Amino acid sequence: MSVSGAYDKYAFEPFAVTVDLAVFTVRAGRLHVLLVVRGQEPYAGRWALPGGFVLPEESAETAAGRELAEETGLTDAAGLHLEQLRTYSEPDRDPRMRVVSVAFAALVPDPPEVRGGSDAARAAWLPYGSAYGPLAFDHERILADAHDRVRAKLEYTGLATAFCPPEFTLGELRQVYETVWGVELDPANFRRKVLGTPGFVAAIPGAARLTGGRGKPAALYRAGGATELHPPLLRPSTVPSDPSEGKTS
Amino acid sequence: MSVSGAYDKYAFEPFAVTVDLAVFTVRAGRLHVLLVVRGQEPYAGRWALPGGFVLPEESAETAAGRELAEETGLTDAAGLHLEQLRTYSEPDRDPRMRVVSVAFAALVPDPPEVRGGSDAARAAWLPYGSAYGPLAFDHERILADAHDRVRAKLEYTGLATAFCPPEFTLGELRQVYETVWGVELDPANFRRKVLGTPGFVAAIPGAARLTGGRGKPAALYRAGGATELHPPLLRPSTVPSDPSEGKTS
DNA sequence: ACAAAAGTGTTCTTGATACACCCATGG
DNA sequence: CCATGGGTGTATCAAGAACACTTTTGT
Repeated sequence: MSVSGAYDKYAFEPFAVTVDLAVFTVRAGRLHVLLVVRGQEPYAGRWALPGGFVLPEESAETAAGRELAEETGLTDAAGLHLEQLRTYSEPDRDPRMRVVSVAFAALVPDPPEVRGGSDAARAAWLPYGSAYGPLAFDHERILADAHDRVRAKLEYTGLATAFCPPEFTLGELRQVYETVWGVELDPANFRRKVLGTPGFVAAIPGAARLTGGRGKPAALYRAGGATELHPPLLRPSTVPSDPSEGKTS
Repeated sequence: MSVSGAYDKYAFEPFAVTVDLAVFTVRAGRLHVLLVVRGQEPYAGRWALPGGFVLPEESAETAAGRELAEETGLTDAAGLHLEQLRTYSEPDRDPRMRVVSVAFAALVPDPPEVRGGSDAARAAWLPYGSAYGPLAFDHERILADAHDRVRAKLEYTGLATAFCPPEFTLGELRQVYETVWGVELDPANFRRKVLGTPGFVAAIPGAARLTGGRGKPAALYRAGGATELHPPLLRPSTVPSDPSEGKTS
């Protein structure tokens, strides 16, 4: 920011600043993403990430929260997690003009019904990786980056609770990990690991709930305050000789 | 980015987009930051992070690389590491106009002399945390965020090699960790950990060098290709009952 | 009675830690 | 010959993986 010399507001080609949101949820054992259908050119009719302009008096964070509320009806109060991913600024990423986009990753509990509000004519939860075709703009890459980030963050933060309702069972929490990572975890060891990590979850005394209809009722927990997990909950099968592992640069 | 309706380039107040760089190096067993003195108001005479405008045909990454080269003379070829940190977009962060800044963290090998080129009238390497007073704008926070990021990334990436010259000894690499983390590591165990992590470093056969003048000459290594470390090199003394630990949200 | 999921206990193996010890070099 | 840093070996301990087993529900 060492501004050199003049700072005429209109000295440079104006930049538009937008936010793009990769909103994830876990539904029916699959990871889902919130996508909208574009109404105009370019990329009319294609799926895209929800988002919109940052208004003159907003920060990118405020704009992202506003857009998320407009699309899903979720306010910040719910166990919602909204986190800046990175900024995409290639000069030609929007054919119309210079648009710099601050991307966010959001995690929401289970499936709140989509309110097709404001901007989004049609919005839908689609299974991640399903046949929604190539996304508009560079949203394909943004979504992939967000997916990588979420997978990695489950390891060393208590983020997984953001996918769960306010009160959840350890089985539900485990299913979040299994769904996002695509692996199976030992219920016994998972339980010990979670309960042994201070601040990850907090027991609700006396509460219990049936999960799948069958089986013993499970105790209920709330999200603990901890943001970082010490020690981390590492995902297994990270065999060094596995070439199918994605790298986040 | 679901642009609704019209997209007149001048429909909104123009945003200026800049990059700010937190450039770190390890010199004489201390972590140093590259800072510049501001020449004009606001914050004239105060230390600030190097940076500047993103030009119309540049991405933020390109602009950051250009600014870094202008300040330090370091080109991308060297073992340099440049990584996007996050974007700061509070409406009032610059009193003159709406400026959105994409912040980067950069790690450079040892101390290349500062070339006071272009923008930066005076630039200097200062020990991190030394008495450079409050930085201009919100750079204090950006620098703190960058510091957190670097400390965390040493754990699970091979990033530490970016602080080292192309050929380095394991003692030098260990000193990077000790300096950035502010701890002492057991040389024997550090060695085994590093060599046992595939792709972290690659031995240079037959090469050896004296380090501190004294002692046995040490074998030389190059940075391996690995970006992620499996398993991670966790920093010690992460006692759960330690309240002085910084949290990165 | 059986299936399914929660929850507890136990063994085995792996990795981290601590520290003793030898090697090579400069003063 | 001593101080210093590189490098190897090894005993000890804590954490993770695998799996047997009990408990409580629905069908």
